[in-house]
Amino acid sequence: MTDTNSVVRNSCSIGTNQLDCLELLTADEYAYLQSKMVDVAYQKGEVICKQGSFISHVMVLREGLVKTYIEGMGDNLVLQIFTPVNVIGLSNLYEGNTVLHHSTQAYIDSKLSLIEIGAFKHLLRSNAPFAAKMVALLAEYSLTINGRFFCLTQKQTYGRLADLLLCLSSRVYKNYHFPLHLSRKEIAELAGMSIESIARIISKFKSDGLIEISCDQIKILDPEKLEMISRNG
Amino acid sequence: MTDTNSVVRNSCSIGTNQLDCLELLTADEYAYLQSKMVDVAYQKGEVICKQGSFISHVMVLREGLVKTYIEGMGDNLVLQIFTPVNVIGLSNLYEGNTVLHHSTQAYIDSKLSLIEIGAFKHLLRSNAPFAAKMVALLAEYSLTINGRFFCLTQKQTYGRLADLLLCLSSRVYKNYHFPLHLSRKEIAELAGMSIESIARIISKFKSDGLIEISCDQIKILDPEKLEMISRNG
DNA sequence: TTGTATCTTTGATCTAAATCAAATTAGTTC
DNA sequence: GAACTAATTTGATTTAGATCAAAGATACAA
Repeated sequence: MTDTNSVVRNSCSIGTNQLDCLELLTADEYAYLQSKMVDVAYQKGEVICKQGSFISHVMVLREGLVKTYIEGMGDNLVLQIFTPVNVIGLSNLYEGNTVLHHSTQAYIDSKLSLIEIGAFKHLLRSNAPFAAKMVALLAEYSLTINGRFFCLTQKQTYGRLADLLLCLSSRVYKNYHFPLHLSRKEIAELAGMSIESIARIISKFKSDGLIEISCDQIKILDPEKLEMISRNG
Repeated sequence: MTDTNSVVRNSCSIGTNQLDCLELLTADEYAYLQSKMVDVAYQKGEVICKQGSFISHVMVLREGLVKTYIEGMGDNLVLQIFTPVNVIGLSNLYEGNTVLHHSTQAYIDSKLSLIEIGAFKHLLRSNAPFAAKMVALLAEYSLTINGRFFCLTQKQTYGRLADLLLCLSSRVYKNYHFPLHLSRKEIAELAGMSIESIARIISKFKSDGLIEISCDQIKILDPEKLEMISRNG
């Protein structure tokens, strides 16, 4: 129950699933997959694929940190953050769709394996356990996005930022002390508010002794208090 | 491209997919499914299943109109509206999950087929085309929810309501003239704003000649103008 | 009918957070 | 190093939309 709530309320939208789907492939299928897959390295800030372009592959994040986001006229809406090892692009695989509905960008230097879309769909249609695993993955992603949806629409600024910090700590870096790879602009985009609001709230959190920031490192000092702030909106 | 944008910007989050997945089952599988499926009728307003309870089935909406929503402390967040024929509950099928992460409720009298969860998972793991179809369905649902996410977080009230009206018209009732099954409260919940704001904006739309309301029927008079309002926020 | 309760509309006020503006700080380039 | 640009912080102002409050509608039971 506690778990339900924390997941539901979480803003961070990170797939936690460790990808073990390749074990579900036969030797032949695995060889086939290998022949249809290439590894590519992207630099911090690089756009990996662009909303509106044709779908050419499904991706596996091997190293790094990336986001998927919808590009609006003004602001972008971050859908999900991905940490290794996760599959990116499953949500484009609906029938009749040929174009990407969101962009993908690297927060930090990242390595991805690109799987040719036809090959991926072929495996999906021929290997039921593999396909079932993809259903499970997609379901998990849905849950995390729904949690983020809830957070951004129902909580106010302090709660959203508290939530984001906790999420980065627990789900991305798995440590109360972690490097701040994200700029204020990126944090603002993630938390769905203005850069100025981020600066203000961070200042408040610092002066209240909830967090500490020094040389691009952030330290969560009082997770319980932050958790409370996140819960109460 | 136009399609991309309209989908991306749409608030309504309705799966448009006509369910033809049963054709993907063998005769044996179909018989098996039948033995594990029951039909149940729900009345307007009835809660079909409740967030936090154990997952016991996947559902197929046969007739009616239902919503899935996350229950918060105060407000609810509507995730999706479903029209017949669509599968409901796929997003709970991730590994290790045993409880529902959202509730389901009937907007109007509705009929659903409940498929025992174990049976559904069994089919998923044994029939690859069927599982691939479920991946496609989940992907489509993701897309619609992302569109709604975008709409509720990036547009302001006039745009959100314009969007919702267009969506009800084009995707639910498939007519510019349709019955208003939803109360102001339900519209407010869907559009993510207060009941008073809904009343005010509806009045404005009426006086501007964009819509007409009489005896629980609503008529879209100027879809182009509404479309413009939806686009511009 | 009348009374009661619920839903909807309209107006007045309030507030969270955006925007605007200016000052500081950090990072780069020459 | 200085000079310049970009990022961040802090304060002042504005605003979209919520909340509060009250008046009409609508529905329904006795």
